[in-house]
Amino acid sequence: MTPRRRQILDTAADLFAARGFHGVSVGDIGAAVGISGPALYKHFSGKEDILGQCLLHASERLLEGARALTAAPETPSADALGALIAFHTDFALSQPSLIVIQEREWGSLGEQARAQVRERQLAYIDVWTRALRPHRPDLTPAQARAAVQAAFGLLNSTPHSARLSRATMRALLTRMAHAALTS
Amino acid sequence: MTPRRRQILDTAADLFAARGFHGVSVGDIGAAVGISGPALYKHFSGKEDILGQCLLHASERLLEGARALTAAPETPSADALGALIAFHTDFALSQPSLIVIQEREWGSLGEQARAQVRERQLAYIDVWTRALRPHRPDLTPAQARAAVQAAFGLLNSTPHSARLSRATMRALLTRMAHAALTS
DNA sequence: CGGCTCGGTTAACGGTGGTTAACCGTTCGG
DNA sequence: CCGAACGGTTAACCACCGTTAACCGAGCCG
Repeated sequence: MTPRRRQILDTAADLFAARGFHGVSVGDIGAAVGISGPALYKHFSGKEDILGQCLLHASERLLEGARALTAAPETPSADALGALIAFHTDFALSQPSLIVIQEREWGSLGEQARAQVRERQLAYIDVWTRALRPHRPDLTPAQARAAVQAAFGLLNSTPHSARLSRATMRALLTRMAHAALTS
Repeated sequence: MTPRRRQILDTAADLFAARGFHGVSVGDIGAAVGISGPALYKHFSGKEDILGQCLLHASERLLEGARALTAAPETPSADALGALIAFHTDFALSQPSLIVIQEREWGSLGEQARAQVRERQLAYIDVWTRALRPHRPDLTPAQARAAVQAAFGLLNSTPHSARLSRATMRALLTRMAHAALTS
């Protein structure tokens, strides 16, 4: 991954998060990185490809991070859920644009890219539900999945407020998520 | 409000929620109601006006509902928060499209419409924070607002899952929101 | 009956967007 | 030294979108 590609993906993610995939033109993306429109085609096959790389990258980082956490020997399995909450909170606070586009723009993808992203998202949810099960044996699998998605909604609310310092926001969100999931 | 107008607003809200404001053409909206493209201009001044009416309608219903609840004599002020949670949950479960576009498409509006919507959204948040304060005197006003927005994220996650029956989802979300806010 | 309003239609216009083509300077390996 | 690969440029193409114009049939009021 050349630095130019990474720069394009980062700024494109910010633009997509701010104005939506269809609200951003390739000219906009090019201008934001200091080149102009068609030059992007030297790095990507098209606009949809740029979004696809953003989403594949984001979903892979989330899934890999969660798997690494739950497999780590220094994470006691009793606290896997707390580790996941902390991990996801940090991700959402440091990469709000990726969080936003991952939850609202995956429908703008072509069929095969969308399938790959969805697969990783479902696997990520699955890691969470497995970590939640010991705390909430009363929930059916479907209920556990819905609870996990509700927790994502809570943690992903960060781009909609963001008036607090990062440490304060982190403490508030982790506490609320923990309470919502384990009460 | 003629029935035709209401039909257009309802189907346009569904389309905007599914594909985004810029991802829907006026031809799409017209086709979805059985008329064709330019006929919409007999009912609205333009595409942006349609979105504006959707958002004004949604934000007004939320704010009016919340004010009616907290002012109602049959709602003990100690349980205003619970009443708001139940109200918002019902709204999100019955009008998911309005919830979605209200949280992600208000930036696509012109200046004056956006200002009106934002004003009502802020007033709605304010009703919530006032109801939250007695339960959480430890939170600063800014923290209370962030907590309320996190609760919105939790409750508004409904369009992203929706595999459960409405009653089950309702019970799950209200319990989680209550725990997240009052723990 | 006559004309106005209402709610449609199709045609056309201007602007914009994604994509391709053609071209060019720089760098770098043989 | 030469040529190929790289990463840019501008011009052009075509499709599509939002909007306006011109027209038209059905009801309805005077």
